[in-house]
Amino acid sequence: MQPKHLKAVLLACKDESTITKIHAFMIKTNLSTHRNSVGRIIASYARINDIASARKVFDELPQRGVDTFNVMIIACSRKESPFEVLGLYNQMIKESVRPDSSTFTVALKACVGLKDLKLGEQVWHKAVDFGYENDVFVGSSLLNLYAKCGKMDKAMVFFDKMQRKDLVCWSCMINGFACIGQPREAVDMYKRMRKEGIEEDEIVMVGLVQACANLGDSKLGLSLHGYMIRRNLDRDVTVQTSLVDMHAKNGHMVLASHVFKDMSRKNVVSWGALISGFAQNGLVGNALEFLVEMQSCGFEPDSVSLMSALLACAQIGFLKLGKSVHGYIVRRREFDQVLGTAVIDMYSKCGAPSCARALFDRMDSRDLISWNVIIASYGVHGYGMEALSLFLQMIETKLKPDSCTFTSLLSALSHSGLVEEGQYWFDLMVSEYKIQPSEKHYACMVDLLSRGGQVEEALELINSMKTVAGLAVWVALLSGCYNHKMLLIGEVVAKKVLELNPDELGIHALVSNFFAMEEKWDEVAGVRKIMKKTGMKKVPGYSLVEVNGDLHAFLVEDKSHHQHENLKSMLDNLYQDMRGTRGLVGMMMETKQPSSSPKQ
DNA sequence: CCCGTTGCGG
Repeated sequence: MQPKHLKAVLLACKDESTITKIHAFMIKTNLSTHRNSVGRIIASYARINDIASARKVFDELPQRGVDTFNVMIIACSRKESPFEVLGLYNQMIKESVRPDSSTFTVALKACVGLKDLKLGEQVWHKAVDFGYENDVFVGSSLLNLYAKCGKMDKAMVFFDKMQRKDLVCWSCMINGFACIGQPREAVDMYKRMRKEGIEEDEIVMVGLVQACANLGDSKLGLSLHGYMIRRNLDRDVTVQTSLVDMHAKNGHMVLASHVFKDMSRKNVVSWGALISGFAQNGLVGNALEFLVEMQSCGFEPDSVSLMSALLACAQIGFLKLGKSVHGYIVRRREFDQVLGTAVIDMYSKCGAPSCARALFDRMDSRDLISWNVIIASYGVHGYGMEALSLFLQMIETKLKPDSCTFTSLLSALSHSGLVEEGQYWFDLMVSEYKIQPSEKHYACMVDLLSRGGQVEEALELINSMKTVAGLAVWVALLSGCYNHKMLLIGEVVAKKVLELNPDELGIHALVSNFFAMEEKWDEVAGVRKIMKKTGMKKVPGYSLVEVNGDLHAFLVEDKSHHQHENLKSMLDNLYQDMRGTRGLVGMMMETKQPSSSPKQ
């Protein structure tokens, strides 16, 4: 057999035993001494994914040239074994085998996999030593390393120094900027590329679409999509998935669904993009509907779709479905740190804090996020002391509380009226944990103080702020002034709030209520006028009640429920009972009769 | 001289 025939024979091999037989034959006929013919054997093993056999042949060779090393290294790279790749690379250097462009390229890719910038730079310096400073493959791999390590400044410096740039280099830059949340720079990079007369491909477009999604400029997103259709750059699954995500992030779920329906091939990622889009836009029913639909199309939900499903359940408090998603996750053994925390959050938001706690206690390991979630859970359910106790347990472990932890803690303490504790931990957050208080922290503190009637102290805190107090802070103060009938300060604060042009109906309602308390009817009319003029979204008040896993929605003034009359009379009875109880408590507390004209 | 080696989605 001729060596050139060997290649064809080996390419046809589908199983390990045939390759082994050919290998034995080669040794018997002395063919194995032919230049890199053993490399072909190794490559064949690698092709059928039998890395162990490939490695065995490789290790048994008396001496190995660069080509043999490369075959082995590339096989390991495909198998995503960065440690093995770098081990082989080091072995090459030790055995004084001269690496080439492919070796350095693959070694750098391994460093990207390990997110090891330092090691990557060492590999790069070696590549320079061996004369590959101007190699596009090595260069683009270094760019990719910088991009994946978030070092776009370094990438930019190197990129500008590159003598030759291929499309991959541009793509690394555009994608890199998009990934680290600098969409403007990504778009600028793309414009520069086009100016230099370079044609884009689908992969470049993915980065650009991502950048567009993060810009939140829905007009730009639409024109980009249009351009892609004209240039026929929208026919790839990955591109289409990124388009689904972009339209979803811009709030265009109709468009996102349209792109999705138009896809000739779908996979779990594209389903995940659609479902997460629905969940994040609050279209909970659609999210859950497509989670089911995805399964009937033969795709098992993965962690992303399950996260979206949990988010959807949490948003509407659909405990029963949340539980079944939890069960599904456990059965599929998908339960990990991230999903576990999402399940805990779901139980908390569905009004089952004890389930959340039980799960938290049973977790194998707890990271900062899981602690933050459980502390917030106690906070929103009004258990300030328990939140504080958990916080203390948390700092007993090695974990350092972050800005979010303190937001949850301070808000928990505020809602339970634990003023002193709140002040203590706020001070410690700054002095001990070196966390700069954010607008949210100040808003919590102002709420804490003014809720307890210490409006002047709250005002003092605002004056001590290094940054300019924003809307959230002033609204918290106004709410305190309203509840404690602090007319003088409140009036100034109310005007301040209006100056900041809030776009929420609730805030205007608070301002209006405050002026009404002062009996300043002109001001009340003024606020009402603003509300009407700006056409603020009136989200109808509604509540969802779950009975045996069925959801019942009740809108304001909605009488469509089939048991409306029964429910109404039941509520009337309850209301009568409540008034009776309130009257009793009222009589024990004070001699005066409780107010007899309930609102609403 | 050729080949192999680099960039993509929720």
